[in-house]
Amino acid sequence: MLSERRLEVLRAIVQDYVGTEEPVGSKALTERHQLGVSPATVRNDMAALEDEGFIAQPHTSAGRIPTDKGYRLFVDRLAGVKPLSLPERRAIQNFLDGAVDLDDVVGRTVRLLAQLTRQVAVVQYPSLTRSTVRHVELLALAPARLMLVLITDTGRVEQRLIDCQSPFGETSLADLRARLNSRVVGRRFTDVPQLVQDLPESFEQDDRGTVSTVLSVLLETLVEETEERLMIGGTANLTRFGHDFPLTIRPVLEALEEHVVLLKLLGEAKDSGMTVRIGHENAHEGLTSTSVVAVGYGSGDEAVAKLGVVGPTRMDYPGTMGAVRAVARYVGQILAES
Amino acid sequence: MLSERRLEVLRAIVQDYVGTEEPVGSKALTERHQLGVSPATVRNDMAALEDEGFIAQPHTSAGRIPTDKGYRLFVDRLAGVKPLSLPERRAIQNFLDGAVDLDDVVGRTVRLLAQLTRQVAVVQYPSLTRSTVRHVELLALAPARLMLVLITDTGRVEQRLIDCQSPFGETSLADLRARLNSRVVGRRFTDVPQLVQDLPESFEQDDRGTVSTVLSVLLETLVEETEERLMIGGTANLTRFGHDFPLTIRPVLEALEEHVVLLKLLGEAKDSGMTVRIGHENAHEGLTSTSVVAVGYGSGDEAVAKLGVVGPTRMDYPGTMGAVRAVARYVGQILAES
DNA sequence: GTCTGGCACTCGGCCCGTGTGAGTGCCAGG
DNA sequence: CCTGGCACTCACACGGGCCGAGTGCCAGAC
Repeated sequence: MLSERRLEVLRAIVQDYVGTEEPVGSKALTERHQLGVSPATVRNDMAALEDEGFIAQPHTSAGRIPTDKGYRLFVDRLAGVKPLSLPERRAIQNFLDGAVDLDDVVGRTVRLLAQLTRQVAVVQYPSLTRSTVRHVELLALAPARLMLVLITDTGRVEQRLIDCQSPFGETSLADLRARLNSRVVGRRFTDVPQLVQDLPESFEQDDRGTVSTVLSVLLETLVEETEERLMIGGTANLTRFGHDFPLTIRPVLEALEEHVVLLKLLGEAKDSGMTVRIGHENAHEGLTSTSVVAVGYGSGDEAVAKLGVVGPTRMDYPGTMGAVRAVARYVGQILAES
Repeated sequence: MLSERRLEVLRAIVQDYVGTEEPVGSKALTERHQLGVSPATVRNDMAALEDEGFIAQPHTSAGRIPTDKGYRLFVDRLAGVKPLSLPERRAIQNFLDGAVDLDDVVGRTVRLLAQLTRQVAVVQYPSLTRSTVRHVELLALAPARLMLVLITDTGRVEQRLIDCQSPFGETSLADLRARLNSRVVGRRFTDVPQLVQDLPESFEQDDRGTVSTVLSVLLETLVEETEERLMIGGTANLTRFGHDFPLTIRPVLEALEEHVVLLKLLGEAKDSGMTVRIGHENAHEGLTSTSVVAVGYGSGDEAVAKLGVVGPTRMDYPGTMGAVRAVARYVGQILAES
């Protein structure tokens, strides 16, 4: 195993490299950190760290830079989460408190996160699967045309058009609306299917077809629309990425446009606690030179969605993690209040 | 005035520069275009064009590149709109036909436009001001808490929570819902205020307060939510921008994130016909080295929103304009059908 | 008058050789 | 096990020289 000092050297290398963006050498290291040993000793340690694959040289006889594996060790064992300062937390709360609806909450969150971390922020809309039903509304737009509106406890609204085979009377409609609501309001989406299963039976023969159609559309909405939406922001921060621009940034921008990819990425993050994926740990090809810091957030104790940032592997992990965690907490609070 | 040949020279310069991204000289011009004159003559013409401010040299004794004014002339007098090929139009229609709802239409449009033009696409959601009301729904979430849902003919849904001073009975609610709908369904947003003006009077004294509240929220929604949304895509195409990357691309990315800026930009475009803003004609600072091609689209003969692309001033104007116009037409058709 | 070929001039970009400095590995001695 | 010393290696910056595309101008042809 690596000695305590060697870990200390690795930590110093990561910190310096994150700050300067330049390969760090043994001499500079001893000057900037009180390691209590000479450059020569550090060199030996560096050689050992390189053998283990934690650091690498861009070219012979230049300084060292951390590898993905090095960052991994740094995040896991050498760094904590840096809490935000009081003013920062105040600012977060103030900013988020001004939100008027769900879109606004998500929009503000994304901007906030981008600004705090100076990186690309990704915020997933609260997922439908884990939310509960606040209200289901059925409207007759035409004799044989209905609109289904689903309202969730997170404030999201989904609507669907339904073409019925046969006209559906106003009384039947009111009836269905009432029964549907009495059964599903306040229930979780996942419980809905079995709760409405037997509904058609209680209707007149003529109406059963339409009722079934409505129910299947409702269930479809619940399931299909689990396909979640997300918002991204702070792409301008990509310009701080590196020097070899076009090649680095292009695949990242492409990946960011593929919301499916991002959703998968967030989906892979742990439900609780923070997940940090570094460089090649990200499955997606365009993101192998980026790191993703993600965390779940929710109105209660359970996470309803995730948010995070995407940045260069060379990022300030403690600071980023602190910001991500803090923002997630406050967003959770805001959602709980509304 | 400039002679016919000089205009021809300008056209050739623009075309070559757009193709090669490199300053174009007199010799190369005569080789690539049948101008029927010698390089020396072209040089004289170029000198004249430069005097008039249509072209410029990046540095002494390099080729010429068009100025904003040069592009302006090119767009206004020298270039037409290049129609898309039949396969291209087919592809557009097929791609857009698969859309399932408004979000999907806008999403597909933005991707399509980005792909066709290989630039950044911007699509504004159909505006509320010009649409008509398809349905207004009122739900009682709690005795003194209502939800107002507004559905437009473009498929958009807006919801608002309303806290009432006093409880509002189910019958009054149904009454209000019915009267509201009979008055405003199918009407334009702008007409709604005067149509509902006298509604409170026809209600019991007790309910008037609540009715007024509901109406004011409705009107607020109509007016305030004129603040339009938009979707952008194809930002990865920014990497094809130029060589002096970070400096050019950063302000553009920032501007693109400011949806307000983009909405203003689109708002400045003419309602009918295509608008091309070149370089410094764009008020926003970050976009002075870009051109914006925008056009209105709509389900009927009138435009309900706008779409367009943002790209480097050095862009293929005829092709871009052709793509933008074609996409706008097909989106209009799709919206009219649904 | 207009176009053309010729000519001298300019200047950015490329190639190349050199010098410098940061960094390395290794080794002998404390 | 740590340290100072030493020889070695490269990336990179600097400067000079060459090249070539491009220009402006001018005298002569049509």
